[in-house]
Amino acid sequence: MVYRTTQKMAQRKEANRAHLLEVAIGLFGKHGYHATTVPMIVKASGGSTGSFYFYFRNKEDVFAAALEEFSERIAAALNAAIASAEGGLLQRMRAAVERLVLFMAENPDEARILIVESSGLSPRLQKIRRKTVDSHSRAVEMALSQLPSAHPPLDAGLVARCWVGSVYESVFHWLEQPAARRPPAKTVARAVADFNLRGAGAL
Amino acid sequence: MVYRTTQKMAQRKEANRAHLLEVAIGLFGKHGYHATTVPMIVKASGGSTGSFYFYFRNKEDVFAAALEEFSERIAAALNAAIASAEGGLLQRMRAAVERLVLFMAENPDEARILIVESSGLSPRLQKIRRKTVDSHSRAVEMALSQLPSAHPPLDAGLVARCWVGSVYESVFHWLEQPAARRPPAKTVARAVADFNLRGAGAL
Amino acid sequence: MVYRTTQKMAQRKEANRAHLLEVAIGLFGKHGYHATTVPMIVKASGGSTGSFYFYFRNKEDVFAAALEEFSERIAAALNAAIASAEGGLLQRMRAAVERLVLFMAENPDEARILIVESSGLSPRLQKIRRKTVDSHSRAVEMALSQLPSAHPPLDAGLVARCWVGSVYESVFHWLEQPAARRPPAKTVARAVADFNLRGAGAL
Amino acid sequence: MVYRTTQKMAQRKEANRAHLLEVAIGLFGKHGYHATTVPMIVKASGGSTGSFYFYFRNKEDVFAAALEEFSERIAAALNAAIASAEGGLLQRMRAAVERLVLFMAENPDEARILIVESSGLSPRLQKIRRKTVDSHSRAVEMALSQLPSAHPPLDAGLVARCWVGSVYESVFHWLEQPAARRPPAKTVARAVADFNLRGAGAL
DNA sequence: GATGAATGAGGCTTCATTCAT
DNA sequence: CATGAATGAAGCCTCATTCAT
Repeated sequence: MVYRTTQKMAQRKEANRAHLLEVAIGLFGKHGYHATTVPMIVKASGGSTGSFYFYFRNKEDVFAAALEEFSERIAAALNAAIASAEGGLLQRMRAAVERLVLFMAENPDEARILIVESSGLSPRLQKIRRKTVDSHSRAVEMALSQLPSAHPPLDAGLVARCWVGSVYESVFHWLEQPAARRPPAKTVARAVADFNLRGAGAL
Repeated sequence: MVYRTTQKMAQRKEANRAHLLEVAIGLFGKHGYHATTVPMIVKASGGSTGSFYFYFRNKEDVFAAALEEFSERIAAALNAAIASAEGGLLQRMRAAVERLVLFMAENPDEARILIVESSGLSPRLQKIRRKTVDSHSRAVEMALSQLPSAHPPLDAGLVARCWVGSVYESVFHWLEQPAARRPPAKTVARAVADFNLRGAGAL
Repeated sequence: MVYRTTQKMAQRKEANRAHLLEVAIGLFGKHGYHATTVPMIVKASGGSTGSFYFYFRNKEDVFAAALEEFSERIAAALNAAIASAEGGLLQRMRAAVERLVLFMAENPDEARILIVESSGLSPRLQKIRRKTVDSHSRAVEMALSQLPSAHPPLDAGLVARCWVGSVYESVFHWLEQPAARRPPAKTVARAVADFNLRGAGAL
Repeated sequence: MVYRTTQKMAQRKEANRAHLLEVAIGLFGKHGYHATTVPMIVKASGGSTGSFYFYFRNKEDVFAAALEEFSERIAAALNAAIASAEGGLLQRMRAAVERLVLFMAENPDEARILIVESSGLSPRLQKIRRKTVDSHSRAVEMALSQLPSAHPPLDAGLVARCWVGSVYESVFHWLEQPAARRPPAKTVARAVADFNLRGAGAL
């Protein structure tokens, strides 16, 4: 019998893959990369081992997919936030920081994956993480270069790094607290934005 | 004649433990917690499996020891730097940041262990990391509380978190670059200090 | 088309498990619990380590399975023997003892596991052993309670314990002798039954 | 310097060995052979590893010593009980059984070692255990041979085996119960003696 | 004689991945 | 395409025993 790839099949395949990915993200977010096993993902997804390896080359692959997908979604959210921000460069920068913080707060599993779990892994995974972080960093860098600063010229790269670091650590700390004791994400977002804009000499 | 543990033996024992720990730190720093195996440490140390487990309860234990030792050394360095800083609060704060950055730059393996590797680990390890990070954070918080800020009252806790995050990420990024292309640590230290002091409204 | 677990596969699986169990029983019977290692079982079974742990949670688990399975088989054999015994209570009691002895003689590995190897083990294993021994003991106790004894009232529980002990030790001793020098199991069975019935005041 | 073995030293050595042995018996009795480690014994004894291996060739050796020492003590107790028993053969037999049960009840650690822990061990240990059990068995056998039985001739060996088995299992069961719920050892001893004498046709 | 640090073989177990059905 | 049984490399750790001091 010959199988022809119908459109329906393709859709179904995509749906299965997406389901698997979603389940995996949840587990990776909750338990971390190493403590999450393929059998765990398989079981939680309701599928079979074979199925898993049909949709993903290996365990690293799902993690990479999760990371990349999150990376894209976050980039999109940032762009949207920046584009729709009213006002000048300053407002756009603020909008970017706040959106970044909020987006992570809204997607805690993915945020944990990016911030906490994706360090210290294989070179390939490191690269993906770096790509994401760098893109955040470069966005800041670019904005800074357009900013007529009153201060002595800053190393924009370093400032961008500080900026990203402060966002990540704030979110990390926020995530670490029990949900009940967390301050509103919005408050955090604003404070972090203040800190960074001031640090960059933009306020 | 009574046989007792000689002083020489005790010294030797301590030296062996220290050697093992040092080797382990190097490997953890280079490969990360999970990719570093007990056999690797044993082989690199020139000792035997049994010897390893004579000095440490298990793999987690060496990592914890590394983390704690570094934590103490860094605290000592910070205190010394702060104490010997000339000038007012501002100078002391700057001295603290710069020393932190420099100390990490001087101890790249330990820094990697603290910043990168100690995140998604067991509760016990998490606790040690948190203790260290919190102590950094609280030091900043305390200084901020003494600062007569011109700005609207800041959430000192959050600012401290941003502060620590920017230091860690900067160092992390600095460590990630090939040694040849790294800017002088001193430069980085100063820039990070500038960013943070300004962010905290101290400049 | 939907793929489901075929009946054939299920049968195969069961057969594999049974094979593994059988091999393990042989080794446990010959070398005892501690001297039997998982690698030994794996090698003797022709399978792989992973396969072993697919069928059993751990080493203790196979032993427990062996113990339980034997316990059930022996109970079934006893019940059958008692049910098919012609005559009164006395005949049924005698049938039970004799069947117990014979069944053990016919299954020397399992008997060794129950009598010799299952003693100083983990609480879980102890519990299984106790359950089995107690069931033998209680069967005797129950029979005794129906026996209009001419003797002063006996502590039925203790008598039952003696009864079981004499059966086990007899079988143990019988098993310890080289097969060539063993008396016919039937003879032993009858002698043990005589002893116990007399001891219990039933003869 | 030349060391001469003084009498005092010999005494001291003997005392050390005895202390070690006593400690070991307690641990073997409580945890069993395999769960008792040499480090445990060493620590509990307050001595050093080297010391342990000076007094005993290896772990098996202490266990063997414990078994043998108990074997001798039990034999002595039995002989004394038999010798001092008033009355005829019957009384002496009864005295023997009761003393055996009581002696075990008074030395629960040793009893556990003999009954529970010494099965399924190395050939050497098996041999020691067998020697002890056989001696009990032969004592019974001998007595039986002098007994003008009214019953058809019994296989004295087998009866002896039953006899021993019933004693061991009774004591084992008695030891297994929490001390609070145990019946008086004397009661058990009498009941077991009754059972065995009756079983052997002596009552 | 005493001490305790050192050894290393080997046990148990996990889990990413493959492949026959 | 789906399933889940099978694989085996490799990790962590224990513990009986030795030997330098």
